[in-house]
Amino acid sequence: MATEKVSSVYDPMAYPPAAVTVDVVLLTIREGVLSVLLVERGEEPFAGAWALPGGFVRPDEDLPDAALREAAEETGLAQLPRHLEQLATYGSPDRDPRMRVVSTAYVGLMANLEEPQAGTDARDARWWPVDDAGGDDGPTLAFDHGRILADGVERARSKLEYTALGTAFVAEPFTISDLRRVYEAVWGVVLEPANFRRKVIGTPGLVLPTGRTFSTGVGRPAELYRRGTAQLLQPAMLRPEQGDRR
Amino acid sequence: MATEKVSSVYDPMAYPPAAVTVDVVLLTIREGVLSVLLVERGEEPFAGAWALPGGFVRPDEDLPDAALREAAEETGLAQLPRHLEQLATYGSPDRDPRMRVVSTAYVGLMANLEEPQAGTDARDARWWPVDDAGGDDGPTLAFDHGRILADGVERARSKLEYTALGTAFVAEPFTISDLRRVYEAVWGVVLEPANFRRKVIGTPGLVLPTGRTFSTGVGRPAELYRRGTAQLLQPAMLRPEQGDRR
DNA sequence: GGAATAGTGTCTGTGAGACAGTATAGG
DNA sequence: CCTATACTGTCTCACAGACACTATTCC
Repeated sequence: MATEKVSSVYDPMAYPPAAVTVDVVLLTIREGVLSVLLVERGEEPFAGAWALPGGFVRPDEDLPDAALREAAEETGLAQLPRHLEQLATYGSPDRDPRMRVVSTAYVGLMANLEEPQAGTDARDARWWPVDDAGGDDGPTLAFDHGRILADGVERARSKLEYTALGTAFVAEPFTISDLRRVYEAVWGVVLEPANFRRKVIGTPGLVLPTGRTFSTGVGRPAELYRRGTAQLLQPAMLRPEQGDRR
Repeated sequence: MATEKVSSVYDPMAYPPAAVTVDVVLLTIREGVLSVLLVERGEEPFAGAWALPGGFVRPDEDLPDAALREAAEETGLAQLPRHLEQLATYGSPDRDPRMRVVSTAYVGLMANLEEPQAGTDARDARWWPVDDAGGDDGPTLAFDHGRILADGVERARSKLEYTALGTAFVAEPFTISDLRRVYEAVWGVVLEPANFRRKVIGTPGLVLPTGRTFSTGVGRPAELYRRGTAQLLQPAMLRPEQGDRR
């Protein structure tokens, strides 16, 4: 770590302290669209803009715990993200106009099970399609949250390639087509159902058959699966070259 | 970022400030062995143990700048790392016994061009084989630097698979065999020279021929190359399954 | 020539993509 | 029957790995 720096070891306050915060890029898929949870800011700076849920890390709190706590507090979600991982830390001196704020961002993935509610401080909270965020018809993002969101989405996209995290976006039980639509939504592409199925079924431990089937009312009923224990896809399932980034 | 949290917005000092530091996992290859730059601690805690170079982030300093500055100051290296990227942030409340320290780690890659010197505060600095660090015949690592080092090495290993970063470890001009020995050192495996060469030459823009050759005195002289402009390997060059992690 | 290292040719197996064909449901 | 969705069969191409072979140097 740190802390060498000569005499400063015994006088850390000689360095103006920075605020340490966490922000969470919480992703889900709603109606086939990759969406992110944002909260509306009620105060300056960026009053009226939308922001990633986040806040100060408490004195004896670990960073992932802070991320989970802030996401829950500010959004009213009862469900925990199925997956949470550290994304990156953003610490430009001027990223918050008020003071030096160093923020560690996390990416959370969850199935779309519930609607967010305004958090403890009563601001609005809702899901936004990630492709709208920062656009003309979508929310304006506060601070450098546009950059953080873009990094988080790219992390999710790349993680789907070589891990089993696609299953974090679906509720059990699910069909292979459900899972395929996850990949299509996150990557913004259309996949061959036949090849996708072969890949998923052929990866040991990725999905477990339940023996049950489910019919949407039209077409042949699909077999239902649960998440398996596999963590990695080997070999990876690479996204087609040009995912239609907005 | 952050900063919501009600009244705390206007009273950030209500949260005991954390020290924000950077640490650098600076990697190179010395005599065919992947090695990391460590500095010896002269003070408690962990006096006599070895640590990653690092230190406090200055008030108006960006995080990558702080990482570069600390690496240079503490090691006396004149050469900048050829590549520097953020690794992760470590913020367990008890990772430093003295106070809350949140440290953002960077990974730097460089060709082995010079020896480190003791830094501005006169402690020792040297390269250590990464497989020795934390072992019986190697240095004891301070704080959670063993974990950070392991994460940094894994980052380097995986980045070699799908980026052109292997070339960051060699000085120009270099031979294909030089580059192959980089991969063998980082991954801890032996690669087929024929297949490696085909992969490297067949990746557009990875290496540029110089037209010159170089002889070690025995065997056919090898053609010399410079780094190209390619950033990604596509398709990736996957490491053989069992890199001999120590 | 022999040894050593650099570089080429070529075969084989795996797996992704394309797409035709079959299965099972509701109109 | 038709349509729609789920699932299977199969062909082809790209490419990684294995390994035999050729090239060029020093002794």
